[in-house]
This record gives sequence, structure tokens and C-alpha cells, in this order.
Amino acid sequence: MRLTTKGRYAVTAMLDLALHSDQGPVSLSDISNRQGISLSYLEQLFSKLRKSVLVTSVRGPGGGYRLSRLKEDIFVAQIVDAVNESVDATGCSGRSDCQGGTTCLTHYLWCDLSDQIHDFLNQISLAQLVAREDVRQVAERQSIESQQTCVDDKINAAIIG
Amino acid sequence: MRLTTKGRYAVTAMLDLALHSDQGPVSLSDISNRQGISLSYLEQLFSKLRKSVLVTSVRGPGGGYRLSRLKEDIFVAQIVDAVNESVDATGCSGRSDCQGGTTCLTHYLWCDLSDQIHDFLNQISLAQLVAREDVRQVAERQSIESQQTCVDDKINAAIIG
DNA sequence: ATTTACCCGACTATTTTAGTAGGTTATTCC
DNA sequence: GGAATAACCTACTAAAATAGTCGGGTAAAT
Repeated sequence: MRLTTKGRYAVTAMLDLALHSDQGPVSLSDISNRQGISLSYLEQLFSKLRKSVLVTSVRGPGGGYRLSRLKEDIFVAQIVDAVNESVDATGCSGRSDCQGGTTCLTHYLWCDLSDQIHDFLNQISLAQLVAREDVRQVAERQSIESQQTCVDDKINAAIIG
Repeated sequence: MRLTTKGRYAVTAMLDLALHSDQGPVSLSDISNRQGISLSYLEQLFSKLRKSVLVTSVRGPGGGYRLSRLKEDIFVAQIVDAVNESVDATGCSGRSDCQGGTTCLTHYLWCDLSDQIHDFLNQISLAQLVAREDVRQVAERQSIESQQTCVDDKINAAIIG
């Protein structure tokens, strides 16, 4: 089982995309600013998300990323699967060779757990997350903060220039 | 979220203990032989299991470990919690400071997932695992194999001696 | 032409995992 | 009493994964 910053970042970034999907392509630097994720790291993650056809890219000025399909049709499990290898709780990737070629004592337990996690994350779409009150509140705060950062940047640019 | 070999080994070892709990204390070297887990590593894990009062130890020849309470009253979640820090899917250990002091966009999602996993693993007792047909089959195979290893060891000892 | 922003590969510090090594202490059997 | 057994303890370590950084490309718009 592997659910670390990588998977969490990917879901956060995709949710950010979903929240701003009505305003044309979203650039990674916008996501980086709002979500506090390093730009270079986002690039690596989006490379994988693109290969899994969860997003499409638009190059050039004003470009960025778009969801490849409706918010309703993208599920958290798909995002985690795209960047992690899987949400698999077994040590043998389900191959039943956990104990030197044979099945270990707890193999079936971890299979059950994997199914459980996968079912849960496969039920939750980006649309559902966008609709949540707690998510909307965090998103609103981030929107205000990023506008402030934007103003700060312009002031700094004016001072330097 | 952290569920790796460490947590899996711990549950496997505890299940082995549960399976042989009617035959007096079980030594770590027995568990090591049957489950293919390194003895030194088992010692580290059992140090934690002992501190969490999931097992009690008996020193000296014929000693080993015993479950500290009934199979029915030990749950998988408790074992994983004892060796891992927790079955927590958030990056902030539930403190809501995932994004530089404030709550990240997906915090509540990972809280929900943590609850889901914890509820699932907290339902499953060692007694339930012992009763499972798939577990019994693996246990029986291991029992035969470890008897064979035992005979082999005696033959080797006889050759050397 | 220049800027924007995606794209790509290589490199790296840090952390965790999984395991080793080498000892000490308690208990039992001879 | 002494040898054997097995828990107990601390420190060390190789390998892997994580979470990045860096430095350059390439495509498209103004």
C-alpha cells in the first residue's frame, strides 16, 4: 500500500483543475501558487496524468491543462493509480507469491483491504469533491490568498523594475 | 498512509501466534521458520507489540510469546497501529496543517479514507482470521513445511556432529 | 522575436524500510 | 554451578522510495 504525498498532490492538483476548469486551461504555476506544490514536481506528476489520459495540455501563452473529460467521470482512484503504481495493500501485487513463491498467511486479508480502499476511492468523483462545503471553503481561502500573492508580486516587480 | 512489510509482518506474526496459542508460548524462531521473516526483525516488531500490550513474553528455554488477551479481542488495526505509527491517510496526522499551517484542499478526503480503513481493520479480529478457510489452508501447508525443515536441521546436525 | 508554458531527462538530499550484528539478562535443565 | 535457550536491547547499514532540483529543450501565441 502506497499513499504518500505523491498521490495526495496529484488528487489536490486535479481538484484544483476541476475547481477552475470553467476558466480555460489552468497553468501549473497557478496550481503551484494556490496549492503550495513545487512546479517541477507538478510537471512530473502531470506527465503521468497526461499519459493516463486524465488531462490534456495546451501549450504556449495562456496554455495549461484541462480535464480530459467531465468532472463527474474522473474518480480519485484513477488519479492515485496514475501516479502511484496502485492502491494495493498486498506485498506481492496480488500475485500470491508473498512468501518465497507461495501465499503468505495474511495474503487474503490484504486483498480484501485493497478491494475496500479501491471501492471507496472509486466512488468519489472530482464533481463530488467540488460540491463539498469543506472543499469550497478551503478553495475560497486559497483564491483570496493567491490574489494577494499576485498583488505582492506586482509590487515587488514594480520595486525591482 | 503507511502499510508496508512492517505492518504486514506484524499481523502475520500475530496470526501465527494465534494459530499456535494453544501449545504454550511460541518462540520467535518458530515464527521466523514458518513465516519466513528474519528473527532479528521479528524481535524489533515484538518489542513494539509488547509495549502496546498485545503480547506477553516468557523468557528462558521453552519460552516465547503469548497473546495478552483472547484472539477475539485483538483486532488487526491494533496490530498495525502498534508497529506503524498509524493507519492514517492524511499527510498531517489529522492536524489540518497540511498546507503550510492551514488545511489543504483534500484534507477531508484523506480523513474520510483513514476512517474507512480503520473501521475495516478494526472489525477483523485474530479469531476471525483463524477461522477463515483460506488462512487454515496456508497454515496447514506451513505446518508441514516447517516439520520438514525441522527434520532437515536434525539431519544436518547429525552430519556435522 | 520574444514570452509563455509545456515537456523531458538526469541528478540528489533525505527519509524509510528491512535487515544485520553483537551484545545482555532471565530461566530452565542437566 | 554451568550450559543452553530465548527474550531483550542498541547501534549500525544497504537499498529503495520520496520529494524534490536543475538545465535544458519544444510548441504556440502576442
